Amino acid sequence: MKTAIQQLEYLKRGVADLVSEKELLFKLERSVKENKPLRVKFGIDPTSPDVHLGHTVPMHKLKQFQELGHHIVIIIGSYTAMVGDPTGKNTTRPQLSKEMVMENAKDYQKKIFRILDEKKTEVVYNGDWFSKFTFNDVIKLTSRITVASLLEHDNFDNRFKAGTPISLHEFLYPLLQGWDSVVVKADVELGGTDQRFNVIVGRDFQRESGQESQVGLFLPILTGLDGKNKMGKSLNNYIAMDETPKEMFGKLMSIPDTLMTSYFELLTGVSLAEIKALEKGIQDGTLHPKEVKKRLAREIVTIYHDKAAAQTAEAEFENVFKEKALPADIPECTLGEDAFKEGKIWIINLLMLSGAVSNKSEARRLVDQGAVYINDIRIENPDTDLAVKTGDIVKAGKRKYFRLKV
RNA sequence: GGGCAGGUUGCGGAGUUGGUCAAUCGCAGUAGACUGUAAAUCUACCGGCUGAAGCCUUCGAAGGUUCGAAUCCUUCCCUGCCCA
Repeated sequence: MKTAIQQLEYLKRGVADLVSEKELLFKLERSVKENKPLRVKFGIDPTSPDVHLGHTVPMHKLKQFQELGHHIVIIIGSYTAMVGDPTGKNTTRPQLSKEMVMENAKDYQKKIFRILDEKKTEVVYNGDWFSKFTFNDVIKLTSRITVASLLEHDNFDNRFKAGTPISLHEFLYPLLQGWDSVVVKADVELGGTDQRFNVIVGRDFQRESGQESQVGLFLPILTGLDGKNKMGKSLNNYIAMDETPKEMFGKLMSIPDTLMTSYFELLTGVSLAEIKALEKGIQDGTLHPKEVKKRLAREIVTIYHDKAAAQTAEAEFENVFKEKALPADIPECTLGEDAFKEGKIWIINLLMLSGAVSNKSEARRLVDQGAVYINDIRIENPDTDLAVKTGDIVKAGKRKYFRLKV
């Protein structure tokens, strides 16, 4: 077993903020001395069925806790999801139905356990206790926090100042999350840096309830593929956990260079020393950034698939983008008789039928802009009729390919 | 409950002396060039139909006034601010 100091060092990797380091060390020391694992809380809002790499950042951290022998408590926010976390939102979130939430939750769990050890993880639903809350309990809970402190919260403050609406129930969110900590007697709560306020409310609640306050361990918010915004579904700058190796690899190769270090640190198990070495290699020119990025893509694909899949994806990537060869798995597009007129098909219709575009205006645009190829021959004019045959390859834009079947 | 200000194409945000508005501009997005499917830059596109002359549906909702409305009137819905 590692000493408390060693554990602390290990756990500090990639951490953006720790409230407080001293308290964590204290808890770790006691844990070692009494041979009693820490209870590490992590809350998940099953608001959407898509789990992307941004969600996995805390999971990797939980795994590290798990490796050190600590006890993980995952709280599925079956109740809080219905409230909707206002954090980072400039508008009120839609409230989800219970059925939706439960369905998402199931899916979520499956994905979590691709990283965490299921046997060593406790999963609870906060609906279990909140559904039994009486209005009286609500009043008691809400009396523990002041309006001023809520309004200090950046997200509310910004919205308040900007004059955008804030519904009362949104104020409840931090209180619910905080109360969760009391219920599960958390020693540590993980979260993104945007969770700071909510976690601190938990600390206050615990103290007031006569418990020792949890330590807040905050991880950076993973930047999305665009290199600017938080990874998320709404901006479509994410990589989902269940994407194919090929998709994952490709998307990772398209991230801005500036993101590489943080992705290595937050999404892979590559040691800090090695990450530093890679960085240095890029700086002094001994390593090409592209090679380093490939390494990153391999590492990540390996986590969610396996080594062989990562290799295949890489080979495929090189093949398609370096050698300009065709991808291995091109979706097939079957054309019926009625698609043809006098043995020919209008290019615009072809693009529509293949599903490359959703309307004809878009199809015209693509052709006009020189993005459309049939068998490596660029189609310049949207007015083109083609006599195509089975096996012909249609390319629309950078990554849409179709193999025709007549 | 009262007073005031607003709701415009993904977002931000012009446009309200009625026609020249499918609607300025910025961001995002798509495509092309350049590259390492990086960044930066340049260019084009960016409601839909139309094998492009034209047409159709859009400016919170529903009505109305007009030859004609995002722009005027009425009612309703929604939001913020101020006052109670």
